[in-house]
Amino acid sequence: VPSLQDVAALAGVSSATASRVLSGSLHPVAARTRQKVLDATKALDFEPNMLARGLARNRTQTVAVLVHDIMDEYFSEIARGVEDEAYRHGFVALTCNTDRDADRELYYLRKLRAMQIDAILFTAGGLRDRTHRRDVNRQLAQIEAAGGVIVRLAPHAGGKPDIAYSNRRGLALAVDHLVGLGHRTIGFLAGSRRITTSAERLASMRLALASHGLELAKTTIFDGDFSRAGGEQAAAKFVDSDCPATAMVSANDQAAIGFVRGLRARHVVVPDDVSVVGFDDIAPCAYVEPPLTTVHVPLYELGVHGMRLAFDLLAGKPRPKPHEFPVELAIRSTTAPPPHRQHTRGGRS
Amino acid sequence: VPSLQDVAALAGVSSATASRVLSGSLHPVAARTRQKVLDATKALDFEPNMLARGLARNRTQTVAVLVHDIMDEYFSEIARGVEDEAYRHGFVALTCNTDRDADRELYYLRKLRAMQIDAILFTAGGLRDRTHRRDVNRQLAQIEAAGGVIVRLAPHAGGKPDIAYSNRRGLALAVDHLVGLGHRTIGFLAGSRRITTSAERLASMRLALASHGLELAKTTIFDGDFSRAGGEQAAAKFVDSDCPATAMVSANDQAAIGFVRGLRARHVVVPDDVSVVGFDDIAPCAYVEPPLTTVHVPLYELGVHGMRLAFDLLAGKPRPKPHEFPVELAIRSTTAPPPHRQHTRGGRS
DNA sequence: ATGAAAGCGCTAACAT
DNA sequence: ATGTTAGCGCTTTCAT
Repeated sequence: VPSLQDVAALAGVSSATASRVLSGSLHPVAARTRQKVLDATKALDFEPNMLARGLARNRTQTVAVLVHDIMDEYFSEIARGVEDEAYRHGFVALTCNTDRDADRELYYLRKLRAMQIDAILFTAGGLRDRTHRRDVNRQLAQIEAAGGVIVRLAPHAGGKPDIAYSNRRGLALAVDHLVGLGHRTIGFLAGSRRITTSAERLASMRLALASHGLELAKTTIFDGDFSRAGGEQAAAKFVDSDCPATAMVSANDQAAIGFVRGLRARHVVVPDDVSVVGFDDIAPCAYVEPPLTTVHVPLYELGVHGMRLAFDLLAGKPRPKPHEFPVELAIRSTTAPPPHRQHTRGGRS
Repeated sequence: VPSLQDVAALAGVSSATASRVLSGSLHPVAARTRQKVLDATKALDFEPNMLARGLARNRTQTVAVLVHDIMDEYFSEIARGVEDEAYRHGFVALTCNTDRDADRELYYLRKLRAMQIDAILFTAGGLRDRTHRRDVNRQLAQIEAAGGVIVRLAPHAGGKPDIAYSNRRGLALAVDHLVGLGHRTIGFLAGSRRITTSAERLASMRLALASHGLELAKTTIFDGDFSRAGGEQAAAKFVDSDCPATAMVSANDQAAIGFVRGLRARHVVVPDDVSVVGFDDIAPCAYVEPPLTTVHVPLYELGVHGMRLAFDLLAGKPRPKPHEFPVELAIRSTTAPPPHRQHTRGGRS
């Protein structure tokens, strides 16, 4: 494996000169010399050793994106945005699945610190656990001390997001739509209690209902677990209960998709019997049947923007105040006016 | 940022000794000394610099998985398998989206070489382009020369896969099922011509039909492009054409899902009017309506197994002969007997 | 069992 | 404009 020394030798120059032409240094190099080095590089098919460079420069051109689970389309879309932007800058992105597991998250943070990663992007709301937060913050402090940059695409470990969207506004859109359709008792498919995003969306739901003089009755809250399976199970409970809700809004699309499926399995028809609205607008929403009405969040852009911010910070720019992306309602086919009161809800009995 | 020197100093030993206890060296160290080093490590919250370690050891504990697009559930499931296994071994995995783009693939290969990556896992069939293959192989040769290991989960750049499944058998299952149902003219939704997997599946389809004395008529082949959008467009063409097929098998699920959706949009009902079977069994198949009948491929296991193989190779074990996972048919709701001949296909006219 | 010292391959002062 | 050289932080002979 050729090294810079070999290139320099072949070009008949010192390794310093070779380094200058190959490392994008501003230091002047004569055109002829430069060419000789370039030729030697080509001839040897030389590729600089990034470990050595990183060690010398204290920069690795590597960033990490922390996700709960890359199989969740919410995260894969953000990750794709990050990666595309990283690619444009000659960086490389690694994806770490934390599985919402405190230990796994900490493991990665240590590992990334050891790797001298340039930036870490948090894509998901952190765990609501005091000691875990403390541990995370200790790691982050070390990473920042080493010149690393942290960007949050969601509230994490007590840190406010740098790039965000309004859950408040999103839920308001969802509820306004439903109320406009005539719904008066609207339920909620909550996410995991351990995640901050979950808590935020639940609170936002309450606010949205309140603005219409409505309340979120305890009996209309089901646990969707942010997952399809969770949503499906919730549907079973929903049908078996006597929940009076004529519409459900879900804390995220995955649960909503599972919920709709669970409902259909029990012959309650969406949206005629009950309306459902999701949150996030992940890609599958459009391909599910009926296509899911949901709050659109610009996931890909979130990733791109987050990566861009990290680059700015690495370039020494000051951290700008949080940027908030607008959300909008993607009205598809899972919402309709509520069934007439006198009728019992189809499929239930 | 504390270094090994600092730890050694605090422990009152030489950096060599400190290294020996922290790097998992076999070299003996007195229990008392060891403890002092450990204490110092804890006290300083020291984390070894992997760049320095990598430079000295020529190993980085980093692997890369090359995918077409992480947003495609086919790849995200494999990637998840890889990552889970990597995690168990204390490795870190980076995901590179090639977008089926030759330049982007080569860019990453160079980059990974520069990073002294330990292993590269190819998850997708390579491009069918002679010069690109040559370029890729040059990079791979260099990576292997540097001690890196290559694992193929699909045929790539002329290399046979190390871990695979049988497209031949998969398509045979699909066709057998359809023929068993009574279908006699079966069409194919082909993938992109530029990808080897695509070519393989098309050929396998022909073989499967031939085993029943059937042929794949030119007019029954549509271009699904391996994507949902492609499948949806194909549906439009299919409906507008006078394609006599009563069933379609798709080169992959994404296209099949799009195809079904496109069909429904034009009021042709699946499976009553036309049956559809996919390939891969990506997660969304079960959540789409109707749930897609498809050939199940153990994607997650493919990833886990691929990563495991890479570890074995890194440990110096010889490369075993290719492992083939079994595929099976996941019969869901997009297949049924063909409509009666005398009826015109619903929704067409 | 411990330490001294020579790298690993590159960059960045500091000469010239 | 080019070269010399001292690191970057760790591992690993080779001594002791």
